[in-house]
Amino acid sequence: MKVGLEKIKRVSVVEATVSYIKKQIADGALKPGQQLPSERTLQELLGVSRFTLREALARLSALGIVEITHGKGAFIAQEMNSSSLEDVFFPLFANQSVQNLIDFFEARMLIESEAVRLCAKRRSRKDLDALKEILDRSEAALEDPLKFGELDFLFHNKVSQAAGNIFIDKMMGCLNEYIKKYLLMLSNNPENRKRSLINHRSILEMIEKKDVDNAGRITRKHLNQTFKMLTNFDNGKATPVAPEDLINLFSQ
Amino acid sequence: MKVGLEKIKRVSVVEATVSYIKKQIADGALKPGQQLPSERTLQELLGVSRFTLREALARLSALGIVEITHGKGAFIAQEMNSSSLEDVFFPLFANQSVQNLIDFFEARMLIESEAVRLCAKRRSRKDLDALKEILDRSEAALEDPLKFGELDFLFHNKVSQAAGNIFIDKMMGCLNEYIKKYLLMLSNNPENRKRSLINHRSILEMIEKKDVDNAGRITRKHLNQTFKMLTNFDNGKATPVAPEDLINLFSQ
DNA sequence: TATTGACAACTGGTATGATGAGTAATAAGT
DNA sequence: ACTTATTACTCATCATACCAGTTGTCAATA
Repeated sequence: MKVGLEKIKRVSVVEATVSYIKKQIADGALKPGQQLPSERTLQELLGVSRFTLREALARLSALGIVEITHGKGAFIAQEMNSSSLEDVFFPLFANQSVQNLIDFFEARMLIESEAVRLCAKRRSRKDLDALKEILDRSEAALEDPLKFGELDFLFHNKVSQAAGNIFIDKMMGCLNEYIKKYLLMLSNNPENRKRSLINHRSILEMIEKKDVDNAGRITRKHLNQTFKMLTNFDNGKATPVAPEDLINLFSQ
Repeated sequence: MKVGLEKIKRVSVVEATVSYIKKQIADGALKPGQQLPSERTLQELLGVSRFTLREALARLSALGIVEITHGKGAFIAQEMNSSSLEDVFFPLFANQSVQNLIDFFEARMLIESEAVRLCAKRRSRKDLDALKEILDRSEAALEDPLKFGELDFLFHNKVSQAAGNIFIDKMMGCLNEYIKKYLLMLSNNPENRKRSLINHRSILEMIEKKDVDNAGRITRKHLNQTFKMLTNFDNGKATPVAPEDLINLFSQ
């Protein structure tokens, strides 16, 4: 029995409240950093119960759109907080599969190699110094797996920040939590640490020379190497990644 | 008075509840698609009030980690729903600036050109047919700005899906809502529609030939052209959008 | 028998009021 | 002037009640 009737959409009060506040922000009525009226005030203002309002605020808070502090109030977020970024891809990691892992590394490589290109193009003197310092500290920490892993992570982080594109930086931020995990794993092997440092030095050299193409190329090579190492890493245990032909996906 | 004491971190009950459920999912105790116990049950199970539990669920729901249906229950999300993706970059758009806009287009160009490369490498016969059909329908809709805009959007969407990388696809998903808006804006100009169709045909040709490098190159050129048109950097030519309007593009 | 429709038993959604707890400005005391 | 206690805000949590959507049961009816 097909009738031309559309399904009636029920918009919950909470949803409507969320949309309303978002619209206020988008329209500029509420500016970043600005404090929202108190819950009791808003509740009355919008004509909803406090429970409803709190749920709406909880949602907005979860999305990183507003920041709530006990005793102070609710504020429009001025910049994205990384805590919410971690959760962006959480559902994808909930169902772990080989394909997911491969996709993850591939995505990371694509974005980061582009980030390096931008970094090479735009890096300031200050960025360069910061990167150099990280590598120097890495060299000093060659025998300290944990510290080296942290610095390795920091290097990649700094590069994507120095790329000077807030979206690229935030996208890398979405992947960061998981990247960190793998880097710390890898840095347990002294060979990996040595090779990683060498690769980073090459990359930095290209960034210093502002050699965009080579910076990107070497980065891809480096990440490709990293991925291969990771797949061979814990061959004592059952490794989540197996076939070599899949690994070669990263070959250009 | 510096003492070696760390600040005591008080984790709110809500936060703890969120973390607990997330951990259950990450550990595999809760699998995607599975139904959570009812609110009343969970409330007692975790020893928190229903208010608190609901706030936790609201957060998880906002992040797209669980899906809640009135009268049925709460379920672990099986895949990421795009609705939550739209909000990822919302805070960035709240702070409207020219630099933000430029960064947005740049990021989109980088990711999409890589997506096109992957698409050219891996596209199936079915993908190719789907893309062809979209372009044929575009040609038929050359005089219908709204419809053409939708199809334009669809083309880019299908390409990033055919790239066969779930992360790339989802990242594009984060930007999609905003891309759509400006595509609809551009398609008001008949010149743009014509040029867009020609560019898409070239891109599709490269995808069909599996010419990875040229597919990426042409895409960049195409997107660059589009961006210039929008920002009126293309001096002399008529621009469909004033810069002020462009910034306001994201406010609705 | 097969369909219908009222109903009960779930589920989440909303409302209210009371109380706990953090923050910051102010008043009181030294 | 400095410190401390008060106070008046804020959000955080809890308990209870009731509204509303979904689903299956089962008796009444055609």
